[in-house]
Amino acid sequence: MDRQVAALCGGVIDLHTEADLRSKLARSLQENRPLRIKLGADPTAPDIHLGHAVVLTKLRQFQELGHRVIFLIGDFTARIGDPSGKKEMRPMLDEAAIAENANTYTKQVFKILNPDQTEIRFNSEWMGKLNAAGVVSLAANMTVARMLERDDFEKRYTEGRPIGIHEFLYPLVQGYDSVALEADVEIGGSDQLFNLLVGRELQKSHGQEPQVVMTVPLLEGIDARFENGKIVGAKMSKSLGNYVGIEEAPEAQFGKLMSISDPLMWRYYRLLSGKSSTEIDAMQKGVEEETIHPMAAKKGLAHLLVQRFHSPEAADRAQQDFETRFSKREIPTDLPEFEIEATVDDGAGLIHILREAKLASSGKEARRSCQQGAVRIEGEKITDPNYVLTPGSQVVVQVGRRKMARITVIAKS
RNA sequence: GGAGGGAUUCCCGAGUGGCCAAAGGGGGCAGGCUGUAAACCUGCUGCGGUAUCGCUUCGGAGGUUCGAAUCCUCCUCCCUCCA
Repeated sequence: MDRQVAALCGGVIDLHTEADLRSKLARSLQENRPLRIKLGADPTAPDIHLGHAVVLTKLRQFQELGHRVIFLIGDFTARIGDPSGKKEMRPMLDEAAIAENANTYTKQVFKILNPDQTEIRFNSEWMGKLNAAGVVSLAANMTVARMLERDDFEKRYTEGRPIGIHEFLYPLVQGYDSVALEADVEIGGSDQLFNLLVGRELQKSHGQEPQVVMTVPLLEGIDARFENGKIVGAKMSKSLGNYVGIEEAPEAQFGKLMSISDPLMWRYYRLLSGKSSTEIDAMQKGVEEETIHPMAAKKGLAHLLVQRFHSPEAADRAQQDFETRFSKREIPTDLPEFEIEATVDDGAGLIHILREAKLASSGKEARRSCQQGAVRIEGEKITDPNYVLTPGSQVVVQVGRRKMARITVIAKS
């Protein structure tokens, strides 16, 4: 029992309350009834990445202890269109789009969760039935003072920045979901703490036992840096481009993970690897004492994660690709291939080729790269932007260390 | 409802008639060093097949002017203060 609690609380930021968790676990064991662990998800962004994986990994731990995950898709909320990020004027999604998103979403989620122990629900099921009177009586469970306890609301309030009334409604809707689902535990990112706690209150006022609330940290993106003993960086998100998607190619995932800064690696280990903290501590100590090379530790992390999202074989291949490409600086075997038609009689110019093969986004950029000595053809540095490849040439063209392609020049038609 | 402030390139932010494709910083890319880590040094960073040239860009549409990111008019959006 203590071991279970310790494992489940690893990497958790907030826990309300440990006593509740213990009594629920104890009863679950006694009655042989799995706990219902809720996770709310927004179906607007169907691509899931390592940031989402943190909370999913935690849920997976619950499943391994025999509990049941309720994966709640906030389709009702999405249909209304959360206006808080009004910069982009988020479009209201229609039912078909939501269903499709939900589909791709769940498919990805099952790379981490066990489908047999997962229930997928949609909150339109009960929210759609809640009329105006229902909403008002729901709102009656909450006071403005209580709402203003939420950090970001309080901050905005004191700074005189606007708070929409509807923003008060979202935590209530989310909390009501917990009532409808009779959740035993709800997990979310640490920014969700307030919303999750509202769930507790609403359950109490509906005569239910309040859910246990757990929050996990928001994972920093792969571009996070280490300054003054702290990891500094925005959270992982698709829009910032600092993410590793769980559906990305093994090589891409491996490469991205290898590029994270050393201190960040430990963070990823702790939040995503599923390894025990004693094991990770030992490894970290090994690196500090220089008995383990940091790069080896990082390869271990990358391999582990690629393996989880793809397969052991894919992870091996990704690692090999990484090593030939970057450690040995050899040309890997599987390169993107392009056939490029000559533009003038004696062949195709280098600038043209770089652009066609997507090795440069514009002619200007191609020229620049070339003049800076980044371009190699068959391993030989080419600094003349006017270099021409004759028809029939089959060569490997590289721009910098990362971009390369196999090019065949065909005669002008 | 009233008063005022603002919108500049990927981001922040200078620029109030020509010297502006637009300072500076961030980010990004490339080179050196290396472990595709960090730190550091250097170069580049709107587009056009090589460009003392051309084109597009300073919220949108018009206008003034030999010449507009800069001045005028209208419009859109954002913010602050008062009610």
